[in-house]
Amino acid sequence: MIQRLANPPIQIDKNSPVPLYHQIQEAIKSLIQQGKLQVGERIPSENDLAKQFDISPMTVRQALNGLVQEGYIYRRRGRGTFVAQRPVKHPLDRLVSFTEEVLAHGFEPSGKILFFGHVPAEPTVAQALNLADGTQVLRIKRLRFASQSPVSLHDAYLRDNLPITREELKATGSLYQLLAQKNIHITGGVDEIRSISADDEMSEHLHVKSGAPMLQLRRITEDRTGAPIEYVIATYRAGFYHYTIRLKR
Amino acid sequence: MIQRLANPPIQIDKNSPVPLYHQIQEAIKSLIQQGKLQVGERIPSENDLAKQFDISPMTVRQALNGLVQEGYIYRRRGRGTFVAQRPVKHPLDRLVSFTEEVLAHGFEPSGKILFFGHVPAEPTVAQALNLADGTQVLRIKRLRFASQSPVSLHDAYLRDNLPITREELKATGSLYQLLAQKNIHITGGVDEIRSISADDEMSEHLHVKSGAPMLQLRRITEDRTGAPIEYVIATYRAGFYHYTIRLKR
DNA sequence: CAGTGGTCTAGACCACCAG
DNA sequence: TGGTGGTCTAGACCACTGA
Repeated sequence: MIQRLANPPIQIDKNSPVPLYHQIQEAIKSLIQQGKLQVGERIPSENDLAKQFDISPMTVRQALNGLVQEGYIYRRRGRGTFVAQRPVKHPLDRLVSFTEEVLAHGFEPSGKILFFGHVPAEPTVAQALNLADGTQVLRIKRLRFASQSPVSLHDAYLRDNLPITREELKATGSLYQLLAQKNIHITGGVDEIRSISADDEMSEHLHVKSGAPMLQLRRITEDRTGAPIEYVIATYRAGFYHYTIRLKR
Repeated sequence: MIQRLANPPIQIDKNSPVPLYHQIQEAIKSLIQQGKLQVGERIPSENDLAKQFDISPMTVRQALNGLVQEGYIYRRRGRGTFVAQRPVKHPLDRLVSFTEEVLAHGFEPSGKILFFGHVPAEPTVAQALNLADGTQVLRIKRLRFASQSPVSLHDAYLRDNLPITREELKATGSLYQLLAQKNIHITGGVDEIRSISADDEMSEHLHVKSGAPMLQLRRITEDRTGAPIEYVIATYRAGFYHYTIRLKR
């Protein structure tokens, strides 16, 4: 007798343009999130799931491996597949923009453009973007607010070949969203996080005392080829913001 | 005519206990790291590789997908598989211990145990470790040095069922290494990074002025089931240390 | 021992892309 | 139009686990 998943059973659509493995992956994820599969509980074996859905075991494998990757389940040879225990908070293991972050915390994001224009790249910027010193880059300096309160200063440098205008940025608000509209997709990057003292500019714009502790994030974002798109230095008021990340190895 | 990978050709061993997909994955990774495959260069198709190594296309797939996951290559339907551009620095996308980190930067790690003993868990600690308030936990407070210079204060709380003695910790130096010896493997976790002002204790131990900016890392480490193992609050002198991470989505 | 996941086979059809 | 990767099939053998 095969062990079945969920009651009433999950329906999958073999004629859907959505891949079968993806349908199953999302269905199981949903059962876990709804608590219909408890932490530590065993889920049916590959073979049982393959029979239940009348698909190939390899397709089931693909779905389950995806869930392992996302941290929802873990597998032990000879024993079975089990629902992993996850902290409720912080499923934030992906690149997010300021806009997405602030919305996720329940605040209203807004911004003010302090500078928008082309400048020659200084050595640190040139190195980050993999360009020669002095190459023209687009610099966008913005003050960012969460529900009217100033929280961060963003200083972004972009490769010059990106067709972005000040007006478009004002209209959209989110730089990453704007890039996505132009079919430039951020798929990776490197973050460096430091603690620094507020300088006069930060002090003035962010309403903190000079010398106050600040969280500074320097990020290089990359497209799927690994080529750098943007180098941004974001400085946050301590206390308001902390950086959270879920790691796996 | 099939396109071949590398000259002289790579050898794989079908009788090795090392899985075929893993042999191929490591071989290609090695070619990239040695620069024998240039950034942006196309590598042979699945079918060609399958023929070259005389294995199934699905096995080649598994190897290539692993390399995509690690960010070494990217694939485009209809076009091919290409070597991704990766910044040389910071391949640090995994959980590392203080000891590993400091060694990686070329310093000599050492430590001094300031406290070692059982205490009742305060609410924040209990929540992090998923225990009831007041449960006994093992608290290990350490001052950490890089080449004699004090750089951080570590305050770790561990679930009480872990058989660790002060002497073992002194002998090993690295808590994660000690846990690994006892067959407890850290496979994931959540990091939170903040910027804070130094309090009197930090000021005294780390030789900084009271109120100076500090980088604070709060980490919950988990075993493969997702169960919390350790909650640690590590406070670093700003300037010495920054937190680096490579992200993918 | 029977059942599990890990690896592997030898193909298939399709959507997508460049020429 | 031919080649690519994305998805999928219908199995196989093995190492490992718990009973």
